Parts: sequence; structure tokens; C-alpha cells
Amino acid sequence: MAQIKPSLAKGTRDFSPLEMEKRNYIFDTIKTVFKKYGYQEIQTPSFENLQTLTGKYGDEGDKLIFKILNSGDFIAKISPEKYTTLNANSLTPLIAEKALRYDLTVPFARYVVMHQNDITLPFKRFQIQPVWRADRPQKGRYREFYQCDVDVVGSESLLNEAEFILIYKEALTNLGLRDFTIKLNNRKLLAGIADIIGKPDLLIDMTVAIDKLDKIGLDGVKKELISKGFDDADLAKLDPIISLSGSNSDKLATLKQVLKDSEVGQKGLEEVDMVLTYVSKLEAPALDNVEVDITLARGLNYYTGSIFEVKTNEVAMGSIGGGGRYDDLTGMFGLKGLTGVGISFGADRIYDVLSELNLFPESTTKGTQVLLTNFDQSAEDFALQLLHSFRRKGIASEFYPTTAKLKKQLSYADQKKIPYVVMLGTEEVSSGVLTLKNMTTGEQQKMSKEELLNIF
RNA sequence: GUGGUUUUAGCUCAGUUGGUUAGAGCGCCUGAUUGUGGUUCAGGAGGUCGUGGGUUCGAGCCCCAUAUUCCACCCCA
Repeated sequence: MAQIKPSLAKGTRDFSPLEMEKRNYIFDTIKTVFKKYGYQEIQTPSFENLQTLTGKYGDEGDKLIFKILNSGDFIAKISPEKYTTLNANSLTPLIAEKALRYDLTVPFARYVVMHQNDITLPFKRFQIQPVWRADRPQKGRYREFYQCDVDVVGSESLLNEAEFILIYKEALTNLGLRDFTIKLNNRKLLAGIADIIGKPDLLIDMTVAIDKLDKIGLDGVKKELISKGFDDADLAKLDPIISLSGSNSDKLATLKQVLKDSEVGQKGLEEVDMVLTYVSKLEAPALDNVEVDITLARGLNYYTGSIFEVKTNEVAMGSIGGGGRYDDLTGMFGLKGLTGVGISFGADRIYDVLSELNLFPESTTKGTQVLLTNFDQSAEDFALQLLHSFRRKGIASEFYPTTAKLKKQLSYADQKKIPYVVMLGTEEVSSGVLTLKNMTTGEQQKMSKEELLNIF
């Protein structure tokens, strides 16, 4: 076989031991909080039937789904006449029946429907697994990345939303982040705004444009709105909304005025207010991190109520988390009337943020504690017994697998940061006096096997 | 999908208007030290300059294509 140059697929990464330690620290921290709030873990397969995924993320999303080519001679199953009528879009379902999961929410919805007889509502689950997107990589954006999702299905209570805010606050704080904003919006507020302008069909265009305020400024937003079909009278009505500012209660007060003639808008206001009220009852200080932001446009294709997005203010990075409520989460799989709400942490972006801020703890796990040297074949039996004794005591230990120069073995211990080395050769075996070297101080101590084992 | 950018030793990077044998630091190996790491000193190995074409007497450097990195847009964690 021809030798090929080793390389990674675009947008993917290897994780070395040191990186895995840090990644696991993030997963463990988040997982601990999830459990504390009563969520149970599930996993679903890396790939789903393509049908399960398509049509759930909008046209843009569908393009970013990684499809898996069918096995076998799939081309033979398409008649030549039919083939000529196909384009890239219509050909795909004929040659790819499976696809890598794009997020964890849709597979979860499928899971709920398939296991509806086994689960009790409300069902609170968390899930930490990789997802794949055929996007072009850039800062904080990978083609394979981990999401940490918590969702609850079958509960309309806004208490869930409030608890998600607390979960964000607690997990991110535990990870060492200090300055982050949990943005809160509600689809019904946006619908209300589109309502009073009288252009409910343009809801998404309107929100997407307003969402760009930070990037393109007020004039840019107005320009985009006009290009989407809004007129000057609409802009006049939108103006107080786009430039909404002040505290959360200020914003809600202004919105109350603006939306007084919209039923759905009023409902949205009530919901936002209720979420904030619950947070204040559970843990009022968390409100400091919450910002009502009606420009938040995330996931408009599917969210129906609350919308969340989390950003760190300490480094420039896209959102490190997001989520929201779907009134009919499982409807697309035939189970009607089941509401779901959930949030997600972007573990890979959080990793990048913690790296940049130097927030990883010194060392999060303990490696090998003792290395038994190997420079003498005749000492092997003795060494293996000792190794076994260490391991029986639960001490992470290694026997250097081949006879080699002591220099090399000590370098190995040094590099792996193994704190203790036991010198073992013919001399030690015959005398029964072992030498323990402390790699930090360089000190050596002579002792019997029993004494040695008692130290650990 | 659109635009820009990057690629030279294991790693991080120099490399002049196109001109002899492509360099440095770190790492690695050997020795000083036949059973003592991390420090020090001496020496050594390691490169089809991302890949494929082209221009030229001559290409790491110029041109074309392609892959890849990073960045912005779209969108998103």
C-alpha cells in the first residue's frame, strides 16, 4: 500500500493526554451541576436516519448535515432515465440514508417518542456527546464538537427556564468564569412586535436584521430592514424597540407600552417576567448575569417561547451556550402536544475561553505514582510481584517494560511526572533492601518491601 | 457557499531582487556519568520547503490548480 501523509480531516482535532484532562474537567464540572438539578444522562447514536434530521434546522442547517454514503452499488438502483432528472438535492436521499447528528435536541425528540412508554413526564435528561456540522471552520468553530445539553420535556412551567439560568450561572462560575451574560428573549415578544407593525410574515427577517445591531450598527440594520420589505413607518415603530436600553425592568416597562395592543406580545412579556421572578425567588444574585435582549434571534426556525444565549465578556468568542423552548418538540415524530425546553453548553468554545484566560486548574488528575525500574532481567519476578502489590493497594504504578539504562527510565519518570521511583536490581533482590527515590527532592531512602508498601 | 490568509526539521519559526551545500531555538539521540532524571557541557541525527503542474540556464522564493490553517461573511456551540 502506498504510504500517505498523515493528516486530519478539516475542522477536526486530536486530543492529547493533557488536553483530555482539561476537557474532562469541563465535562465533569458541567455534569455535576446537571445531576444536582435532577437531570439523568442518556446517549444516542452518532448517526441517525437522514430523514430524522432533515427539515429540522432550516435550509441552511440541512446543507450543513454530514451525510453518510450508502454501502454497496447504490448507483445501480437508480435508473438512467431518472438519474438525468436529478440534482444534488434530490439525489442525496437516494444515495445517503444516514447522517451524522447535527445537534442533540432532535435525536432527543426522537428518543422521547420512541421511549414514551418507558419515561415518566416531566422527563429531565442531559446528554454530552459530539455533533458534526459541515461548516467552514474558524475561530471557535469546528466540524466536530461536543455539546452538553440539558432538556426537560412535558413541563410547561417557567420554573424550568429559571433553573436553566441557575445551571448556566453555577456551571460557568464553577469553571472559573466571572463575567458572562445570559441573554433572555422570547419568541412571543418578537411575534408581538411583528404583529403591531402588521407584518407577521416578516418576523424572521426582522429579527435577523435587528440581531446584527452590534455588528452593522443602527443604519446598517435599517438598510437591511428596508431591503427585506419594511417601510419608513415600520422603522419608526421599530425604533424604540431596536434602541431599547436600561435595566431589565426598564426594558419590560417600555415593551409593555409598545406591545399593549398585541395579545401574543403581552403573553411574551408575562413569560419573561415570570422567569425573572422565579430566578429572584430561587437565587436573586443570578439575575445580575441575566439580560433581557429582544435582538436575540437564535434558533427562530424552531423556538416558540423562551430563547437563551450565553456570551462571555472576558474574551472575544461567539456564544458559549444557547437554548430555548419548543412548544411542540416531538410533534414532527408524531407525538403531539409535548413541550420541551433546554439549553446547551459548547464545551469546545468553553475550552478555548478557559485556555485564553488561563483558568484551568494546575493538575486535575493524578497519574502514575510509582515507577519500578527495570535494568536487570533477574529482578523481573520480584518486580512483578511488587507491582502487583502496589496495584492491589490501588496505587497507580508501572514497571518499565524493558531493561534499559537507568538514565532513560528516570527521564521517563521525569517526563510523566511520576513522583516516586523504586530502584530494583539484583543487588536489591538479594539483599531485600530497596531504594525509593523521591523525584521532586531527589532524595533516596533504603527500606524493606514491607516498609515501602506501608508508605503508600 | 463567498472573500482573504497560512503551509519550510518532531514543535515554534527565520530564509535578502530567483543564484553554491536551506538555518535558529526548543525537543530527540549519544557521550561526560558501565545503576541516577530534572540543571550544565560536548557531539550527532533529522527536510522530495503542503501536493501536482508550469515559467527559467537555475525556484523555498514567480505563475496556475488543489489540499490545509487561521480570519471575516452567511449561519451557528
